[in-house]
Amino acid sequence: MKLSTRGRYGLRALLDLALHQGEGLVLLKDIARRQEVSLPYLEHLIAPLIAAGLVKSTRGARGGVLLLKAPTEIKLSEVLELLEGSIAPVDCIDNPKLCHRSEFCVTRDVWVEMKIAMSQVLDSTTLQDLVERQRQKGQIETGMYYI
Amino acid sequence: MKLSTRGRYGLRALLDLALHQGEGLVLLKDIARRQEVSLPYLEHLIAPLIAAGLVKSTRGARGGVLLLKAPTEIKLSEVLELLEGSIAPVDCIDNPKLCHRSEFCVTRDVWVEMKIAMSQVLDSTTLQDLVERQRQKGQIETGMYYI
DNA sequence: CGATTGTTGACTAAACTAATCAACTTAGTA
DNA sequence: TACTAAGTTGATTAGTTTAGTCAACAATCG
Repeated sequence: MKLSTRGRYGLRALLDLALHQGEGLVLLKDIARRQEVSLPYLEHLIAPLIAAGLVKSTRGARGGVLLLKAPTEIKLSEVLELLEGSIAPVDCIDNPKLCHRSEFCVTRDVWVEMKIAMSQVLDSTTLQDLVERQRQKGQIETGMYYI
Repeated sequence: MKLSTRGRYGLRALLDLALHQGEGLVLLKDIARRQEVSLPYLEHLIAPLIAAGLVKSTRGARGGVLLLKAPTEIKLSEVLELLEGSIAPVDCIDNPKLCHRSEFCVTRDVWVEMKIAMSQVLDSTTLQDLVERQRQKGQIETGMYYI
């Protein structure tokens, strides 16, 4: 039941981007540096967010990325779905036909409850919430380094 | 964020065992057949449950396994912890020192909330609850086959 | 034109999953 | 006592997934 680096790094990258809203285009290179992720890898992480219209990218010199959708309108459930796929702990939740036991399987019911519990957290938290929490905690915004 | 077969098959095996409580020793071979898991694999799945004292095993002819702990006393959180390890979606929750960002990382706070949400489900459900739900749904108990 | 920046797809090493297999131990029974 | 039935343990393995890297490409700005 572990999140992969896609979900972890991807959400951090998006938060980083949100924290730099209003500063014009943000370089992936800078996000990569601040979030300590390699640039080539970050490019892959950000791709589904661009495809989904959360992020807008501009190529070429003076290019970069910026948030297209308001942070208040971005639910973490949406972000995680894009980055990791369904958060259902087992596939038979989204697709009961995968297992002929689905109909009478009570362990499946438990996994459904778990998915609902996770969704409640992720549906009720927006990127804006994370921005505010981060600003409260201070730190990080400047992109300064901690060793 | 997927559960592995260890958690899925293992919990199903334990539930199967609970459903056959009071019938004396249960053969792993029978559990394997009913749950459609290979016997050699099931042996590995059940091992941590034996080591933890939830299940008692008896070797040799007329051997088998039985529940040592009452189903009312077995929380799913305990079972899952044994089968899958911590349900924390990221390692830095159980061990903040793994990442130097832990202290001021607000995405980590989200993962903490997710872990709490999952734990609430798993802490509040016992094996006995599953036994009762399964008996209500009928089916399966006889070990009969469905094709 | 050329430097910069994002895009895409191919590729890869390492780790993990989901097993299988074989040798072993233990317990009952003929 | 020998045999068989059962669970135990450790080695091994094929396949998949993860977590990237690399290279070729496309677009934009000056």
